[in-house]
Amino acid sequence: MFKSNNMHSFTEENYLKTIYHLSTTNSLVVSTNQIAEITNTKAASVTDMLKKLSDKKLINYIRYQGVTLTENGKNAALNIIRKHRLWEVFLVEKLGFKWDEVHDIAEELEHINSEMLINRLDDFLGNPSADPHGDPIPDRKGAIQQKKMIRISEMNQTECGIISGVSEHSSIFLKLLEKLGLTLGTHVLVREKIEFDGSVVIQINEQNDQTISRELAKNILIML
Amino acid sequence: MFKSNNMHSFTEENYLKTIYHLSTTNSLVVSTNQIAEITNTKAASVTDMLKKLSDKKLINYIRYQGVTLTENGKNAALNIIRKHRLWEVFLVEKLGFKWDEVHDIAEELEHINSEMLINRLDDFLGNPSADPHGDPIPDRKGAIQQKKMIRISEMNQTECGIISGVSEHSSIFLKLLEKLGLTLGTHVLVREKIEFDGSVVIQINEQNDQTISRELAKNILIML
DNA sequence: TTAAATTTTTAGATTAGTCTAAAAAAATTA
DNA sequence: TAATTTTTTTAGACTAATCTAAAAATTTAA
Repeated sequence: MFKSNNMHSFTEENYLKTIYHLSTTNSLVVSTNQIAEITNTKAASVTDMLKKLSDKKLINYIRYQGVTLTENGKNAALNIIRKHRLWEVFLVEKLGFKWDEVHDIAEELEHINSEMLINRLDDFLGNPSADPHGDPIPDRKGAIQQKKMIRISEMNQTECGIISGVSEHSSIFLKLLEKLGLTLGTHVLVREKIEFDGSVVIQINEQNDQTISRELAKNILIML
Repeated sequence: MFKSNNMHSFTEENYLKTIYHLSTTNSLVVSTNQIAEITNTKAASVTDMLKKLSDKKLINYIRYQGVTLTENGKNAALNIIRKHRLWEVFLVEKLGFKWDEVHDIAEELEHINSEMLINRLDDFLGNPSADPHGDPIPDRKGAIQQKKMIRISEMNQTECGIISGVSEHSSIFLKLLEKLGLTLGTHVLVREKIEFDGSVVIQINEQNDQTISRELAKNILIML
């Protein structure tokens, strides 16, 4: 009834996106089990899909070894990520959603297929360079400029910088940051690092001090 | 990998929408073949889906007789139509698309599932009452106010009114209307009806006269 | 009011994406 | 390096949505 023709299926797109994310955050070569965990499927299902993506020349797949994205696969993945992040900007900037509410909706919107749509949306939003969580938005050619950021947990005493990203996107985490006043753009100075449990005492916006757990400090990204 | 849970599938939604449209434009009871034609499938496939929709209590289905929508089915259909038309307004008003370019994209966007999203979009657009083709937009409760309009082909000589809708949505038709200056809001007065071929001489915006074919006149809707 | 034509349904098959259970390969450990 | 554990793949099956071919019901026409 409805055919996406030469495009990749919804499911194929999700696999490509997952492989991209895993290969940039973990090791370059991605394993079957890693994919199965993220996509909430079984390894056997992943193997089936890897064969299919390999046939389509979207991934380099060697049995028992793992996969990497081909140039085509990488472009496809970046395009989906571009769409996801632009829609997130739209939801927050134009429709007034909070930064912890947009992920699931963007997860659906990212599969809408129209280059014209996404480029016009990009212009409508003023060609933003990052989404509401600070993640960079690939441009229409797939170029992505990754800012160098470090986690609060990696900062030394007396160092300071601006909160510019997060490495965890769950609603529960983002809501907590909001409550603590640790949103993007906040100025942070490291007062003290507690050796015992890894928690960090930080000064927020050159005003009040606050102690945050290691778990929190690990997932907040700072631009120095 | 991705489950729409209690929602209806993409395909089920398209069937509901099709049945709604057929039952409002043609006879109240819709036949298997009518559905097959619109959805570009075979009658056998339609029968399978009708059984399924009937099991879900979305349609009243009697073998060999045809179908009508149940209350639930009608609400589901109206919700999809609401989404479709709101997205069309967004595409035209905010992203600068032409009225002949939006149908296919809205056809995808209408399946995005988030009540919050669509209600916020509605507000963002200023709660429009009609889409770019003049079709009324159901409100969040499914209420739809159908304006009484007549086709140019049904108007009498010397009658006049405002173009307020179209009954054909193909790009080729809409582009032609645009070229002829027959867009929504245009004032039309019937100068003469040519009996021989059904074409109509109309005056446009109280200025120039123009002859349009019966085919055209049949698909332009006027509010008197 | 039967015969013919049309419409609709059933039967059986196909494809994409998934699953479980078991086999095979690779990695770990003793 | 042989034994055990872990990871990955294969084999076989299931579901949703579709198809073709054939059967059944309904409508039309003679």
